[in-house]
This record gives sequence, structure tokens and C-alpha cells, in this order.
Amino acid sequence: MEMTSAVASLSALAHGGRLSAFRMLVQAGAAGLPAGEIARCLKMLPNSLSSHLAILDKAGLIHARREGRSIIYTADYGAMQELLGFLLEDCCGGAPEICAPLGEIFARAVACHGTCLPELETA
Amino acid sequence: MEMTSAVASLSALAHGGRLSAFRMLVQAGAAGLPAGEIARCLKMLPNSLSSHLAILDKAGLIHARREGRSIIYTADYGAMQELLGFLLEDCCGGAPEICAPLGEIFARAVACHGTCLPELETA
DNA sequence: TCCATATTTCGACGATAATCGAAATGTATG
DNA sequence: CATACATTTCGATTATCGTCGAAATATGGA
Repeated sequence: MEMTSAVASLSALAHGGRLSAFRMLVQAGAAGLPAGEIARCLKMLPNSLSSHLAILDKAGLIHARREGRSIIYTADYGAMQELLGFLLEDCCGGAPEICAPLGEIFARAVACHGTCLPELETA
Repeated sequence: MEMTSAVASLSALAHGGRLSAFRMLVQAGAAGLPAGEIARCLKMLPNSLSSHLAILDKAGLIHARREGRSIIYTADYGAMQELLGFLLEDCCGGAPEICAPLGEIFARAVACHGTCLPELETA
């Protein structure tokens, strides 16, 4: 991943609404979520959210597919992986013991306890 | 880590110059780098860089210490860890096989091959 | 104390981004 | 084909950000 797309991804995530939306999608998995559902959950106007989702999409962090009259958005885990990898690239200046504790992130991440997303699966 | 500081961190990183500076510091390890060295390497005006470093500092991603007439900046690996953890929190919607490949990030990260930073250690 | 070095702070200007109402597009249904 | 629904696009306004020159602060050395 090169600088310019990393900045695009980080800029896309550097906004409360977009970050919340992205995290919802990350937590939603491959099934994804319709735009309206996200807007309702985050209490944003549909048109505002739409432009935010477009920014995330343009950065490659999420993708859209039409399903009936809804548009379903899904997180791109590969893009996420590239971004995190970019931040960690050549880290710790040759002292592996510094970046070793970063591995604990995944111990927590893989736990997958799931907090948000109330009745989305049943709706 | 709560939303508001995550957005601050991502906003801080969402800029070419700041992202480059942060990555230099991440790669520099605990020794850190003086502001002037970063400015020279990134071809930025000292005052511009200074305000960018201030933003990264305010977000908690780096810290400053004075050493002689230089000011040495260092990356905060703990803050970095929190940010990455926040992005990965409750990921994958209960399907661990999705976020498992994210673990490969660290296989590469821990390699610590070191690219940039030419004669900084000898200067 | 006087000067050079290293870095930051201030102030202004131009560029970019966020927000919202209104209108347009695409899709199902009667 | 007309209508309702889901979402996007457009246009304008306001706020925030990035950049740069100039001046200020802090440190070390002659």
C-alpha cells in the first residue's frame, strides 16, 4: 500500500460518523447492512450518510451492492488489513520486543464478542 | 479507547506529512528523532512540521522531550496499539475465520526489516 | 552578553470538508 | 403506469484545515 491510498483510507475514517459506520460494517461481517439501517442506527440524515459511505467506498474500505431497493454495504477486510499493515511496516526500529505487545490486539479482536447491532439480523 | 480520541488519532494520521513523520518515528523506535531531522528528511518547512507534530502530540500518538537545543519526538506504541485495537474491536460479526488473516499483519510487522532513515543514527 | 542554532507561535490567506434542503434516480407493488 | 420507498446527487453555506512568512522563545557557545 502506498502513501496516497493510506491517507485516503485514514481520512475516510477520520470522522465520527464514518468511523461509526465502518465499525458497524466491520462487526456486521459479510452480510453487510443497508444504508438506511446504518443511518437510523447512527441518527444521521440519509443524504449525509450517503456521501459519507461514498467516501469510504472511494477509499476502498467498503463496497456497495444493490439488493432490491436497498443498497447493502460491506466492509473490505483486505483493505483494512493493508491499512493496519502499512502503519506497522518496519516498526519498532529493530527492537522486536517493542512491537511484540501489539500482538495482543488480536487476542482481544478474535474474541468477537459483538456489542452493537441490536435487532438488525431479525429485521 | 472511545470514539472521540480515535477520531483525533485518525485525523492526525490523515495527512501525508504527518503520516510520514509518524511512520519515521515508529521506525525510529525509543531513540526518537529531532524535529529538524524529520523536517529535512520530509522536505517540509520547520514551522509547518512543528504544527503537524503538535497535532500528533495532542492526539497522543507521539511525545516530545527536549535534549540540548533539539526537541526529540518519539512514537507512542501504546497509543498505536489502542487505535488498532479499536478498529478491530468486535470485528468479523462472529465469524473468526474472517479476522484470522489479519493476524498475518504481525508476521510481517515483527520482521522489522527497516527501510528509511539513512544516516540518522550516525549523524 | 552577544550571536547562531533549533524550534515554536502568530496571523492571514486560500483550499478543502461537513451539513442540509431540495430534487433526481432506481426499484418494487398495486 | 402511478405511487411509495430507498438512496443518491446537486447546490449553497459555513466551518475547519493547510501553508507560509515573520516574529518569538529557548539553548549552547564565544
